[in-house]
Amino acid sequence: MKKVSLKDIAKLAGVSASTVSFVLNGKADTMRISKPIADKITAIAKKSGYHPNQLAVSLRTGQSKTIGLLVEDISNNFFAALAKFIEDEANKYGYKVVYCSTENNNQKAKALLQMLSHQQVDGFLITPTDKIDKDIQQLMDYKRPMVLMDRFLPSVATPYVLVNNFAGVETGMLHLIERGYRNIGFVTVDLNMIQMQKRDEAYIQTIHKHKKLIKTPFLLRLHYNEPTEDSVKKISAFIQNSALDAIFFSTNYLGILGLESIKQLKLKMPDQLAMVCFDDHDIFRLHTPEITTIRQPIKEIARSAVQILLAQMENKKQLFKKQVEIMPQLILRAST
Amino acid sequence: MKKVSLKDIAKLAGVSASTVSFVLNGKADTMRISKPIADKITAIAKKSGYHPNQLAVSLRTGQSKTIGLLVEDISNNFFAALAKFIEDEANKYGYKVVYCSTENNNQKAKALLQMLSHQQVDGFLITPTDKIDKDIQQLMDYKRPMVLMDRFLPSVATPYVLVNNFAGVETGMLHLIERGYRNIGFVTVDLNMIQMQKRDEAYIQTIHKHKKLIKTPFLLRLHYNEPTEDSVKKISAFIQNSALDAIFFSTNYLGILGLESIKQLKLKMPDQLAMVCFDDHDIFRLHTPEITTIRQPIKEIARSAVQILLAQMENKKQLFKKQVEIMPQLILRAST
DNA sequence: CTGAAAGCGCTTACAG
DNA sequence: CTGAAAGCGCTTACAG
Repeated sequence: MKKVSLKDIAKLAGVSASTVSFVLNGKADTMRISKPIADKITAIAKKSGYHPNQLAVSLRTGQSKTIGLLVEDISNNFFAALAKFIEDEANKYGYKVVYCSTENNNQKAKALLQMLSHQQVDGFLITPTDKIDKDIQQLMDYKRPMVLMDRFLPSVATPYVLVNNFAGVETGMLHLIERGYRNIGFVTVDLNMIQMQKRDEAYIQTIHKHKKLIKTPFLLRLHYNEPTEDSVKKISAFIQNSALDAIFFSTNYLGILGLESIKQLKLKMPDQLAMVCFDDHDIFRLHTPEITTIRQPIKEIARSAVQILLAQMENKKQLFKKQVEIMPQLILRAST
Repeated sequence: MKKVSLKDIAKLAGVSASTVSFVLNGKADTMRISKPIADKITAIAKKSGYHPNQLAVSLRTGQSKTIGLLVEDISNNFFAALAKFIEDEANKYGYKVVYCSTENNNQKAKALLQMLSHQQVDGFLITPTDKIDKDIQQLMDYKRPMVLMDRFLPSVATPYVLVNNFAGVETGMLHLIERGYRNIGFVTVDLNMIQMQKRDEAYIQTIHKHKKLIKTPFLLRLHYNEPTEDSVKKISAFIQNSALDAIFFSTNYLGILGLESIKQLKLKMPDQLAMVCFDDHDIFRLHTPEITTIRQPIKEIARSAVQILLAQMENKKQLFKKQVEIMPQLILRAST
């Protein structure tokens, strides 16, 4: 009564397991199963509430129809949205998605990669941590389908999909310069990852290109895991000591911390301080004043990553080394 | 080279598959495998990077060591935090967690329940939708380990863990009344779920108990899936038409919409309007002024739910009908 | 002290 | 037109 198996159906219908399998997998025609038998089997299966045990199917076919998704932090808006879009897209092709958060912790990321691998996922979608290159390289060696997202590892040639980080910061900076801001600070984080390096680089280079207008860069680099109050204090000090008239945050959670600092300093935006943040967020839209941001086209990133992964899974021999960069978008709001 | 199986190890070590299995599962002693053989097997397994295929283990043992988690919406802060705590707690006991969002859509919830079931999860943690009682009843009939969370179904006797919704709203209301507010509006949603009904009830009853001070309740019930701009407009009209001096939102996303309305109306909190919201959220902490909320003890809910589920899984015959209610907490901030 | 065998629930060549 | 058999990768009584 509890769990009905293929065998049970076979017994009830008075046929062999193979016949049941063929019928239930829509191969009745190719296998030339007679209509009456096929119908009988279908009816019995339906009535008894039979559903194949996916574990057994996966073991037998060697395909779990599951994609393993490793994001930095699923409770972060950006990654939550990314995961959602990926799931929708994967579902279209009959794939399930299992997702996990690395929290930028190498040990955790490695363990999760192992776990997904033991669970026999068919492919990986990964936002890598900085020291995970060995593991990624190994996946590549084993020809396991995989696409990196949001960032990539310069030391390993893999397919990836990410936003053009350089262009994003550049666009935001040019906007600030155009509006007449001259003391523009940049707050970033000491994550040794390519996407952050590109953002930092874009800031420095843009300042440099406009050295006639802008004397000097002001860069504050916070620690990834430091207590939030410490970061808030450092940002406050940074704003005051450098007499900033504008501030650029390199990622959404930094921007949210920045709002705390700005609030504590009782600075009026944009009059006393302008602000731009990389990555959009509900908080920025709801804030008074609303905050100008650089928005990543999350849906496009998701779609693109899934497509490349599926292409790999279908054609294992020739792993696509496809590397995609998508342009972000400046969302103009009241803070600049 | 790619995937090493138990058999491969057995061949390499020159022993049988059973011996390898015993050693690798720490049963070398009970099975009296000789030390040298055991060591040899361990060494070979390590060197060749062997890891058991979890699909096969699950199929054979009948346990997937996986818990299926069905939440309303993983991109909602509350559920994201809940999922995170549940995962941490489950991991302690060697369980993985697969999570999915119902988005309060019955069809989707049913399909996901099916999917999890076919995937052979060992137990279910569920935030039910309103018309899913049949499916839940079926799980109960089949004695599948299960705990409902956040809400329960009055028509099905199941174990559950949730916050005392009545007490939460009552506490918030008493706080508002104490502070001298007399025209207190309540914004809720037409989800036909018990947790919302309790919150509504608490509002009405508290008003009723204080009828000497408060003339009449003002209740606005929004549609769950209506466009956000419509909701925002309705809330604005509600505030103005009823000349409210305080407003209570029955859940976090309504509160966030409310912030939009209040912003558009340019009302100063708490002078022109006080606000309380059920469920805490970063946005409320970062808002100017900060918003008073009723916070659910999410970690406790998670811990408790996992504990009850594990108890069920270990003792299938006697399903615990445990029903737990936890008290929420009033977080006083500047909006009241 | 160790191995052969059965079986978890499926799918899929192969045979007739 | 349908069935018997092998096998996916494991675990676990059973036997010796």
